[in-house]
Amino acid sequence: MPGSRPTQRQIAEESGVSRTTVSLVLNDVPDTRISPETRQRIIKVARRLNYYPDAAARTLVSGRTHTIGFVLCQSPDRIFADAFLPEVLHGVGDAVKENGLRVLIHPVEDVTASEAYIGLVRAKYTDGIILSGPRSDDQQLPHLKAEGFPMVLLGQLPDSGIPFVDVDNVGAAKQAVEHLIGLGHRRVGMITNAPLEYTAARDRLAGYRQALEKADLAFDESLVRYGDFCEGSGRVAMDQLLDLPKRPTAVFVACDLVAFGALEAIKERSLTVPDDVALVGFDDVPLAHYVDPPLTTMRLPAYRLGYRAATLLTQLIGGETAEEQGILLQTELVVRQSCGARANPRS
Amino acid sequence: MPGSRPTQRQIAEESGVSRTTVSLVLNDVPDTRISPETRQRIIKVARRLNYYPDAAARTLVSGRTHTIGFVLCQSPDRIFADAFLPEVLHGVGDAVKENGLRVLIHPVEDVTASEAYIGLVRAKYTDGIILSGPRSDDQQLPHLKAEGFPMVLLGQLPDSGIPFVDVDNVGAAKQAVEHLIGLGHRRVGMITNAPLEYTAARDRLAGYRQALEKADLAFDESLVRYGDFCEGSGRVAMDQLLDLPKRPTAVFVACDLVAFGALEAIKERSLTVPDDVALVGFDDVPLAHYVDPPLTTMRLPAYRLGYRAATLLTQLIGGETAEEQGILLQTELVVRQSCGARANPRS
DNA sequence: GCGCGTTAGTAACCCGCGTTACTAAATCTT
DNA sequence: AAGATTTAGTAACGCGGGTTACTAACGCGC
Repeated sequence: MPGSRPTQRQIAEESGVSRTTVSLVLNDVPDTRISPETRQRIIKVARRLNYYPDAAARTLVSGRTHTIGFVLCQSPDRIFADAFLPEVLHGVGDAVKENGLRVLIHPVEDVTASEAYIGLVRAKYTDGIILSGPRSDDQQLPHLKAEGFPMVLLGQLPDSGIPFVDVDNVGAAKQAVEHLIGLGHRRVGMITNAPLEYTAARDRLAGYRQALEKADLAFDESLVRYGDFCEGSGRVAMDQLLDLPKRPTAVFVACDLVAFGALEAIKERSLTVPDDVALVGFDDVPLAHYVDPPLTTMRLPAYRLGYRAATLLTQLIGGETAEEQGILLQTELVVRQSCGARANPRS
Repeated sequence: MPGSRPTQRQIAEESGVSRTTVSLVLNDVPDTRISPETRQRIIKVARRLNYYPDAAARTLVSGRTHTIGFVLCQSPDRIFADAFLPEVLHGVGDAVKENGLRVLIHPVEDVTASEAYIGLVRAKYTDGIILSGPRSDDQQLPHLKAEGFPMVLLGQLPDSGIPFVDVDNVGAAKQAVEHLIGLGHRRVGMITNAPLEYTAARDRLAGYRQALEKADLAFDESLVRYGDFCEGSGRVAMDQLLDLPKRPTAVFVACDLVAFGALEAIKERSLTVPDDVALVGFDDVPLAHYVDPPLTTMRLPAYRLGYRAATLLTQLIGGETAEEQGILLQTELVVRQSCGARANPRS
């Protein structure tokens, strides 16, 4: 009754059976002949003592930790990543809860450090990990993959061969631009979310081109500028676009934060959105709804990203080999006022 | 060399000593006579095999998990809580990293559920927990406290006797209101962040009254309205204040989100901020910087909250009894434009 | 040559639990 | 009534590693 936690041994003593029997009963081991009375007696005692099996002991013998690691790589767009972290985490949390797992969260400031997160798996703290914001200069990743350690990337690493969950950047960008084209725009510019070293940036640019192509609009390189995650870059980029002899009537900005900068650049010239320049962003950060005018944008399915990553990882841990190489999640176009379409009344 | 992790036994065999010796050497046990040569030999082998001690085995024998739980209670102001979660988490992460610990994150949808998070401690998954957003109807909390399980609250639970880390709400509110009074306002209203059942709401109101008192201004009940975390409530509350025969010239809104609603209510009447009504918010959510005009607000030390909570918990786990009942952290007034003071140029 | 202290290392137990192989008693067959 | 089968349960091992008590070998003084 005092502070020390009860063990199977104590239950065994109090109910007058062997510890083995206790284990068999409490784990409901099939094909085991234990009389119903004994069974009930043991269960009663266990309940009375408030018994919980010791996680460490279980892990030791079973080899499974029932824990997954969530490795949080510091990305350059940290403000952005942070905005979605809670949602993603909720998704992960719900998914693992369904499977009786736990989540060990592990922020990593420098992925290239040799001890960044490998201890999590080497010391067998976790059965598998979700790597959020993977980077190609991560030295440990190839080793882990080679060892067959269960991993899922949140984001992509081209040609890594590691299962991933990500947003369908190409499709999303295409949809965004199609929306603008559908509103009648023929001169549609783009500001990327980041330099083209980033896969996501390349993909969104590709989506932009696909949309143009589909509408038989020529791709004009001068209409494309490059952001780098932050507001300031959007301001600069938009200024350049507005300085063009024939400025675009609409711009797809592949990142909300960058779009905010672009928005201010437009306002500073006393031009209006969407009449002079229509805008569509990307991410749907909470702010997007509040700026003036409210930003039309592609919503990132943050919760689903977390949820799917966790369920996929659970499958991998369970030994199922992923048939699909990765999962691309659909985004949702949130129509507000910056694009010039009649705003969705309930948004 | 294959997939299976090396154990002390393997190291022992490869270096021709007993497993005990390996353990002694690798743990640097003092007062142990092992020749330097043997010592080096063992270390070499361990390194070559890429040995990591098994976390579960260690936990089993030592009784310590080297893991703390971060229990995330779903609060009604979830949007708000979420906005700070990443920062808090980074603080926690940095603190535990310094102590070689890990963080198990555990979102809980219903704190009143009997199995909400007690398994985390009962099954000895963790050495201690940080409880974020504790609630007084939490049934498990008293039991855990009675058992002396190491816990730290992020937020307060009056009279619970559980160590906590929180914002100095009284002082912060006082400072905010003093700022407005300092700008010459004599009719200063307040909109609370939440109903007064919430400690934080009561404390901020108390700070408001203290500031008035100190400036010899009478407390006028009609100038106080009640928000409930969300924008809409701020809009309603501000509307009421503006309908007053003698409306306030400045309002302290004890929650940024609520302040946004208040801001819109003001704008809708074609009044301007700060000229007609000066505004100071509370929290400094990322948005505060972007609204028009940018909101002057009290910045919550999110990172520090997490950091201090984790270090305090570490101390408790280490057996130190906290001399202080709790820690109240200072906030910082971020002066932007909504208050009418000359804006801090670098903000 | 014998006792004594030191050096270098080891055998054995324990942590709490899962699992397999085995046993003692009861019941069923023929 | 003797063997075969079932029933109800147990002893014993192992997971990987921390820890304590003990031993074998060596050097030393007398």
